[in-house]
Amino acid sequence: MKLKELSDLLGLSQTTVSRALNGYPEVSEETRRKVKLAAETHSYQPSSHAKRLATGRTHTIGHVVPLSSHEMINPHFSDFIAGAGEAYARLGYDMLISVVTEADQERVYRNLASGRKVDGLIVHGPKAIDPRLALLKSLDIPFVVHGRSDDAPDSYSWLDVSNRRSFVRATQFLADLGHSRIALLNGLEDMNFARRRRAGFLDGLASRGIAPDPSIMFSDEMIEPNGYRRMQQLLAMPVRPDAILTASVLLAMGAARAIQDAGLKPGRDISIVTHDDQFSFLRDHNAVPMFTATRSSIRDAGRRCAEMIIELANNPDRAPIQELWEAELVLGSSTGPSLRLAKPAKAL
Amino acid sequence: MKLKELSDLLGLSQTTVSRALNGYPEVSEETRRKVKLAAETHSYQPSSHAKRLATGRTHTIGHVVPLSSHEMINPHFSDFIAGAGEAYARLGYDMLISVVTEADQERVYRNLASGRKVDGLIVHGPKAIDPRLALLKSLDIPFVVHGRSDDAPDSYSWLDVSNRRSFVRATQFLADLGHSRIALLNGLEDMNFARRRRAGFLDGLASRGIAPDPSIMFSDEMIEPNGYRRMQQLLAMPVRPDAILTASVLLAMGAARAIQDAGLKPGRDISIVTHDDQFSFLRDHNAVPMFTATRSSIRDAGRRCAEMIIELANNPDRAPIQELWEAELVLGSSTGPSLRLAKPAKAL
DNA sequence: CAATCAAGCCAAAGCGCTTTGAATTTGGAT
DNA sequence: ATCCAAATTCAAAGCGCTTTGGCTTGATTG
Repeated sequence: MKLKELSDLLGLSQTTVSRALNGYPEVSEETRRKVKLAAETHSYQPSSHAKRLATGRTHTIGHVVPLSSHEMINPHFSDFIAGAGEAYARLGYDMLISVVTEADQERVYRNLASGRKVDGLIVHGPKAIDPRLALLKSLDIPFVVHGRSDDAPDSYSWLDVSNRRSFVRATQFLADLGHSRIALLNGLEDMNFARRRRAGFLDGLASRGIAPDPSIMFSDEMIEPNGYRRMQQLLAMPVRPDAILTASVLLAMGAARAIQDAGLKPGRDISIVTHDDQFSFLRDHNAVPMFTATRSSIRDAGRRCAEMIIELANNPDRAPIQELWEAELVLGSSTGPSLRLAKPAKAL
Repeated sequence: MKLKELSDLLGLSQTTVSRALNGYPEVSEETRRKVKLAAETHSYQPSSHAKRLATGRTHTIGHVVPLSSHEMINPHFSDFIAGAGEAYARLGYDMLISVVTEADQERVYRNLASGRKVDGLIVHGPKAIDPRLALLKSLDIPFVVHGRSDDAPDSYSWLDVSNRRSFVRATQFLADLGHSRIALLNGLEDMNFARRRRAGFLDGLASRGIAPDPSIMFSDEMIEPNGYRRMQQLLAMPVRPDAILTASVLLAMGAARAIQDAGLKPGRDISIVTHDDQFSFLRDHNAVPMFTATRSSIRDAGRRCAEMIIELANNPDRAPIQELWEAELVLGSSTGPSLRLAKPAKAL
């Protein structure tokens, strides 16, 4: 069923039918009602391509998802998508995803932009300084960055959590429990968020008068086995750390596994604080959280980024939108006072 | 830069330029060369919408991703996408993702099909008997099911792993280690794959003369906390199981955590075998695997499903493609002989 | 009562590409 | 030189929608 057929059926012009369906005012309510009814009963569905060609709008948002060096998709991504997808569904948008290797990125961005396949883009995983942003600005297509980059952050739209501040707080929290030898398992530090977390960690140490020790600061891809391996290394050191701050629950889980394998107990022998993106597949709504964590829902971030890009796509001349979210510091069972401080009390 | 401009520039007709670029034979090699060069230098990019409108082909594959009851996206999904996305990139296709609640599914499928937004669909998470398949058949759009459903599996294309057979093998493996009280942590049993696994589990028990005990068979969403909670329940039983078979590494990790929390050790006190979809965020290429597992890469499945749907989209009259993959049984450190059999030997 | 106006509708021109059917050129074969 | 088929090229007709500009009404106004 195409527009022409429907309009013939109704004895109206295509113009009128089109206007009736798209809510234009130059149509009598009477006619509009009839048209809508007919469209419904014959389940008329306008061809999206014809519509796109005629209007130039695609009602589609693109996500370019980089494969990491290990050829993996960041697992944070599926939750981000869940949130974004929900917003798209609600607002009548489609989501186009391109999985892309580092090398292909520029080509894909250009392609999406010049082919006008999407009304806007979400940029994932910004680097410390990210050349993609300049490219996108030059391509003249609306985009929203999940995270941000250090160069000219005022000049584009982004949504980020306050990585630095939350790692300051987490570090201070550990220090205030009496821990002084605090290890860091960070994400890859070419990523903007990881740099900020490292800076926060260092600030936190400094604020408590603790000298940083590079030999217990690591930067890896945030997957479970890396947490395990690094924790094993740490445990094998002559003076092992009494606390550890990790950038992902996956790293924390790996670390916890190593701690338990060594016959120790997280929260008693070694404290763990992690950043928690609230992976839905790890989340337990009932229990006391496994880990003390700086928490910020990546799913909510996805939802909000989607809303932002749609707002921008509809108002191209709008000023950039920037949102900085604060992470909560949530207490779990993975932290406790330093054994060094109060050995006798630990008898139970 | 549009086709008209390019053809004017070259002093050729749009027809010829279009044909030259699309590899039609009615163009001299000389001309083709010139045209391609000009297209390159002026970075001509045909409008995808115009192309789609003219050809009816979208070069886009749709994935309808259901949110589970807990409003979560199955984490298996991000790896599946990684694989599929790789194939799409290679073959010049786009991936359109709709995140959808149970209630919206039919509407979304109809919408995608009748709007001709996609050339084909991938169906995720088929139920035991899945009404979506009948719908899709009636909608006359190519689709590939990841997994399969029990009704008329010959009549459509699917890619599945041999869930039943792998769970038979896993169960027999545990039984042959001397375990006789084997628990099952299955996925939700309205899903087709979970039913098959349960059937395999029961067959495996029967083949070793073990009577099934429904009180140690569970069916939950496959997330870590569920593994933890169920294992705790099992450990609290008067006669606790000596082995456990889980349907996902996430469940296995939860179970392992509960076992360790109880001061026991997986592989020594309780054996764990799990199905392993090879989540990239848990995978460790170097180490001895954490879990003994029936293993099948969900990422490879994504890649292959993408290839299949493209093949089908290009040959609409082609017979359905069906592939049944066999899972490997891979030994890890989570299994060992039953303590009941050979207590003395366990001294080390 | 003619002039004016808004409301409601329509025909036709585009959006940028592919493809059909016809026209032109080329290159032997006669 | 002449003719015919093959090789190239082209003009124009879609693809299915939106949107511009104009045309009819019937009501309102001076």
